[in-house]
Amino acid sequence: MKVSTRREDFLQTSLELIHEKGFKATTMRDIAERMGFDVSNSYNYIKSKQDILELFLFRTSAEFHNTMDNILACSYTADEKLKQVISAHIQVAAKKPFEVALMVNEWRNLSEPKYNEYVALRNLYEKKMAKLLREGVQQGVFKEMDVKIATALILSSIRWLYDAYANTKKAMNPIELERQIVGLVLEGVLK
Amino acid sequence: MKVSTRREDFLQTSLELIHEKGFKATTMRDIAERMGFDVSNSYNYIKSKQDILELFLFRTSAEFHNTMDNILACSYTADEKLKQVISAHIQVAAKKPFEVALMVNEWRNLSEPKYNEYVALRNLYEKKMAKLLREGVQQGVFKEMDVKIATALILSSIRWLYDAYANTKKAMNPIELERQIVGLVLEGVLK
DNA sequence: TTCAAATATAAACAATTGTTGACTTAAAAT
DNA sequence: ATTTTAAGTCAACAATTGTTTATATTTGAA
Repeated sequence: MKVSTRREDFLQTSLELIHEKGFKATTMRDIAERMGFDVSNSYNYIKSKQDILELFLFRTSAEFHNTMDNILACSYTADEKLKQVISAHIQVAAKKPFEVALMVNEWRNLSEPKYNEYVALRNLYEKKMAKLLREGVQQGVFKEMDVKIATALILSSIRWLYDAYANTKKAMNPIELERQIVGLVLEGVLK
Repeated sequence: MKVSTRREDFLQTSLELIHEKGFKATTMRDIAERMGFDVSNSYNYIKSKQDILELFLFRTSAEFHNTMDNILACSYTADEKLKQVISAHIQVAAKKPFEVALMVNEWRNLSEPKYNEYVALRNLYEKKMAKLLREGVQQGVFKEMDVKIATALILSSIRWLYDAYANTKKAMNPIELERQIVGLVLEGVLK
């Protein structure tokens, strides 16, 4: 094992710095300084600044898609599937908060060939969620609703989750977090 | 009437450009070019690039706070208040989608004295929402729940709304939008 | 020991960026 | 008619930025 831990360090440092200052505001010199070496050395680990962004964005996106695909392919009922998706989101957010923060905040900074690719992946994920909801409506387990709106709302409602773990002051209990969020999404706030 | 419409034009152009490219990626030269004049002339309308950001951010924030304060001071029940808040968010998002987009996406680009000010306003707004929810729980109209989590979830769930209006392809009906979102937040997706 | 790969430095580049100062011209108010 | 104000141009600045090239040092394997 151990495949150039130096590169991993460099990428992790990049990730944390980008989370702190934003991608555009983070300079290659910032990253190098925190690593303790000169800027030019950074280019032994990465081809360009854009590549840092691409690497994390597409890797984490693939992880979300994989999980979603597995859940969709199960024989669960739609409400069970939705719970699974929420659960998975919480787990990823808890384990890789900086990667998720990057996905939420920095994807707009991709430049043109990759930007379109990424937006397509994003739309695809939205479509998968919409399919899940439509399934539930047809099964009679979800109420009649505008699936497009519900999709946007539910995905948006779990986008903040990384924040509960990226800013380490608290370290929220994932089990309780899941219980609360599932309760709110499935049954709302009314008694 | 008519108070220097030229300045308004400049600010509106800035706003749209920032929405398209992001604040950091939008240069003063970009804005000037779209206005049809030289960069230097921009500084007859604004003191600095940061000032453009501050102006919109604090102005729109104040609008949200005002509305929230008025709703909180009413004699409505908590569930009615929550509906009012959601309704207000939709109206602002429909009328000023670019301003709202700025609030959602660009507040991190504020620099230090103003950044803290803005974060404080943000936290205050969250506290006001939490108060509304706690009220509802005490009145017995909302179920028992972790108010901190519910606050984050609800606010996050309506953050995407500007997107339904900023990208003009559709121009969604605000009445139906409100019906759907209120239904989902209050009662969830289950039948 | 030798040799190649990994790790690092130093210096410089070309481009971009926010901002300023000195002037000019057009429009409005006195 | 004169003067103030609004609107605009031109040239230049200092700083920052991503990236490259050439070169040196360290390290692990042969």
